[in-house]
Amino acid sequence: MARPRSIPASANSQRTTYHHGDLKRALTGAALQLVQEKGPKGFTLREVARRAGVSAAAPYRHFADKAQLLAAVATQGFVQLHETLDATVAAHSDLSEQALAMGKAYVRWAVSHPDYYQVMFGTELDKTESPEVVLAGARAFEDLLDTIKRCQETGLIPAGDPRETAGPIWSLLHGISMLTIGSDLTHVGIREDTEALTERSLRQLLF
Amino acid sequence: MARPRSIPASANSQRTTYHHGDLKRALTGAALQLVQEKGPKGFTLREVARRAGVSAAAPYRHFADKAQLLAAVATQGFVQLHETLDATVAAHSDLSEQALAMGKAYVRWAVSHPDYYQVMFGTELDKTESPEVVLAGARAFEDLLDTIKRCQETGLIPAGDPRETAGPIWSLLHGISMLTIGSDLTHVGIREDTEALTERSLRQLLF
DNA sequence: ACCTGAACACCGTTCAAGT
DNA sequence: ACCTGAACACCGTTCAAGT
Repeated sequence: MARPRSIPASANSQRTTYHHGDLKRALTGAALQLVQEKGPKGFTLREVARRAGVSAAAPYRHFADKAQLLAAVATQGFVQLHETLDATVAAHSDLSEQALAMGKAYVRWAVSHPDYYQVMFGTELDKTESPEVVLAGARAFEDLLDTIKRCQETGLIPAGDPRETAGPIWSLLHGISMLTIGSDLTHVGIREDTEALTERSLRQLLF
Repeated sequence: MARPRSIPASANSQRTTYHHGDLKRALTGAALQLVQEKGPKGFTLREVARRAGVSAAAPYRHFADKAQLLAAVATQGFVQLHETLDATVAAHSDLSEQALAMGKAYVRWAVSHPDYYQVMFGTELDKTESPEVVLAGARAFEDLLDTIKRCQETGLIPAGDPRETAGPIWSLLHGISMLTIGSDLTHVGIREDTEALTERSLRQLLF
């Protein structure tokens, strides 16, 4: 007979061993999938456990509670957003173009990942209980800050604490994202293309 | 003996009659209170029923489901916001002051009623299922639109469809409100006073 | 016409017990 | 060390039955 601790089954296949092997990863994977399928409302811990092929109690070995699992989803979201913004910075050498492209990339990512975005900024998440989320969020925010700094260095926008420029900009981008995701803009008769609205607003705020 | 349908007890006192008399009003009242006490997360239909002194099934005579009761809360919120904005319009004859005051009043209301605001724009609410909420929201939005129109008439801001100006403005105000309620601005080191941030951003966007 | 009681199918969470 | 089974205290929702 082989050694008692056999190679763990993958997340998708039937498990033959009593121990899962990599349950934490399997759970966050299932959670990521579930949020995208059913949205933040339909997200339940038991369903996540079911999809990972374990009992309802098993997740508690790896996450303190449901909020902590949602925090993992939110963290992943911020990482993705960060990568998207990073790629946008790299793709534009012209600074005023870069600034506009960043804003548009932010909103585009939010609108194309509405469920992630709602978890990242929704009410289910208690950020005081999950500093990792705040950290991941700060990293995404720094992309914004960096672009603003570069714009200041070349004199494109006035010098000063970049946070003073970032406040209005981030608020604007977040507002456009949220109101678009919730269809609130169209509900009051604003049917302007999201991309166009973003660019127009950013120009007004920046230059 | 008096008539069989006796005078109904008030919402707060013990009910002596089998029929409540004004359960719908009592339920929305309890809902309003509960949201402010426990936030959108702690809001349950059974607790609302308990506070109104009826069985868990009773609300279903007056609301199709939990979302419809939340819609009533959101509608109330939009009515309150509308009244606040109205009062602000009335209080300022100078138009550029009025525009700035409106924005600040919007954010101030949102930040001082975080639970309402989160219900009004949160994920629990399905606006396609409750047109009353959309209508109440549109009425609040029209205050914004009216002020913009007046600013256009006096040449304070360029003429055109007022919605084109309202889009960026509303997005900004909503973003500031949401990021402030969620403490997201402070989490990334932006500690500027909310009022100041609002005024500064609005000036940049408008004038 | 309006409300209750009991029931159903779910939750999140805990904990002794299994491997 | 990690997972299960059963249990607890809740939910939202339905429906026959009461008044």
